[in-house]
Amino acid sequence: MDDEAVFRALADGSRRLLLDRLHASNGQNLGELCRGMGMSRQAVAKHLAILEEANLVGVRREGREKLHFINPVPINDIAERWIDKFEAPRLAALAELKRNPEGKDHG
Amino acid sequence: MDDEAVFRALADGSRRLLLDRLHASNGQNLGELCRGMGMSRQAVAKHLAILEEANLVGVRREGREKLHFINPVPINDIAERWIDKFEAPRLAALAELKRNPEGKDHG
DNA sequence: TTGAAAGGCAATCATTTGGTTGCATATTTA
DNA sequence: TAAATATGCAACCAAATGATTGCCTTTCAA
Repeated sequence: MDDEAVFRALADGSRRLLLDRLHASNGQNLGELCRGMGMSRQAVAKHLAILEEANLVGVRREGREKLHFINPVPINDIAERWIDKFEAPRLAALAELKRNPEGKDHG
Repeated sequence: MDDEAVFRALADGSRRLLLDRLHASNGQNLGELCRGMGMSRQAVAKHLAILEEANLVGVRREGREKLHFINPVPINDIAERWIDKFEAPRLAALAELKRNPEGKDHG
């Protein structure tokens, strides 16, 4: 619903990297997500909090660990409500091409 | 190519509104785009400059006017290289549903 | 050739942002 | 229980951001 939060969350490269890493391996805890980020644990925690607030990441407390899970819904929503608005025809054509490269069910 | 610039450009609501307005009516000059934005001409010009730098807007000088045109390519690129990465299966399913609600061409 | 219209440039300013450090809390585990 | 692990909270700071104001240039029309 809140485009603003999602767009702002996606505006930062570190946060997009965090989403990438969660996409590669979902359910990581804060410590794991910190590795290789080149910044303090608190900085990473802040980025994750912003992703959480935008509902791009969900969390589950597991003992002393906080596990992070990617949530693709907001990105999808933006794709549908925002990107399709500008390029629906082209996207549809592309999707169809991928789905059915030979066009067998046309005509 | 430069995701960073595009994401940052899209992060601001005023800039998204400008894109909306260009989508509704392409080729507007600065003065037209200023109307109803509730900020100074220079502020709007800065926003447009950021959109330009992200290649989301192209311009053409026409006499003393500067005409602005929306460019959907970068948004599309992001959709393909970024959003599909997270939700290719669901998007494909959705597209297919829309295209062929009854599933008539399935085995 | 003036004057008005459209836009550009640059300095300035408050707020937000991305990051840090230090300390506190909670949960395992030895 | 004590130490180590995993995270949370809060103050602080430099830099980026969004916006303003004042003045300058270019172009069109009377």
